[in-house]
Amino acid sequence: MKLFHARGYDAVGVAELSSELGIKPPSFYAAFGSKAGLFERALQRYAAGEGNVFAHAQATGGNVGAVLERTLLRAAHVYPRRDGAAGCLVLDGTRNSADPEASALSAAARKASCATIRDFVAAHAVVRAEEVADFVMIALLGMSAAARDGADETTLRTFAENAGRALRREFGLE
Amino acid sequence: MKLFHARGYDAVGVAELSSELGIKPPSFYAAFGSKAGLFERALQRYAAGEGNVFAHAQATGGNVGAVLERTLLRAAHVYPRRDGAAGCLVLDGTRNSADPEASALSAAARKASCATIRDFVAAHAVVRAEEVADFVMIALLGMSAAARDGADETTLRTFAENAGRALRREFGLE
DNA sequence: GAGGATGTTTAGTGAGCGCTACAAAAATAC
DNA sequence: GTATTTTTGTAGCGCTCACTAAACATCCTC
Repeated sequence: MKLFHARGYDAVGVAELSSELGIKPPSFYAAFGSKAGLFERALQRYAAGEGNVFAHAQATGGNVGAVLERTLLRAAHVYPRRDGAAGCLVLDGTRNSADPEASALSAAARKASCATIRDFVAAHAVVRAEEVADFVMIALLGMSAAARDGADETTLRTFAENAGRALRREFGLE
Repeated sequence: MKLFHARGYDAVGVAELSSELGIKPPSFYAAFGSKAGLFERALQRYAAGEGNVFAHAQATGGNVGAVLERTLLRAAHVYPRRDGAAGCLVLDGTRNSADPEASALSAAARKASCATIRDFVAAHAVVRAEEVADFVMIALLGMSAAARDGADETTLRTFAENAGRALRREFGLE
């Protein structure tokens, strides 16, 4: 997961993944079936942990605007480079990848994340839920890309604060 | 340029680039020196043309807020997939690339773009110019990534309108 | 200890990568 | 019209890719 997160799917080879796991390629394939098989499990582990910024923000409670703003602030805290891995594995792990299987897995995870946010917004009787969810998703995509380009936490937090304020004002969220 | 734009730097091979140009690899290297050499020229051509959304918006004139909002709207118009190429070549062309030379070229172009926007904002006596430029850059990064993930023009334009309004209101731009 | 199932290793598959030595061909110079 | 330079094509360099056949080691059962 760390290797995929740090360098993206295509830039990490099976030989390196195997040696990092302390095994040889045949054992790798016996355990995971394929490189994409391990990537799928890495995506699940990532989405179940610190990578899921929305779930983390939602757990703290509060109104829709507060949760969404905290989602962006949480991303600003998590996305900057740590241990060589910046941004979001789900959002940027397969960007420019030539592998259709890994790309499909990643796209499905992104779609699911966006749907989760949209449903949360819609469940709180907010009009234009789709628009709000898209705003958050595109903001997260931008923050993840910026982090991968080396943006620090301060830069991301400033953006998150501005975007969060904009969210509440533009869409009248309370 | 089209191939790099559509699939990213690493996913396009010299053999394919050569055959698309109607030449053989030795002629390719005689003309461009290396794969990164062609990429550098592709970046320049892209930045000098339709890819430079800020220059296009600036040319129409108006106050700072209007120019920046038009930059985002222009991106919403240009970024969706056309001829298989979506998003911005400068912003996403080398994402997850394993090639340090191409990554450095791309990073320099991004840095230059950000500096151009920051200087434009600062030249109009706007406080927090850096913050404004970062907001625009991260918004563009998000729109480029979203376009690469398949977002249509309507989705991007809606985001651009919201982000543009937010820009003017949050930073008091006129 | 023998036999069988399990799992790991060695060693390599064919394919593609960026890139290039070398020779054939085309263009230029005299 | 021959000689020289420049350009092009053929073929393949060493390397890495995801992936695997087959030999080897390990364990449990009897």
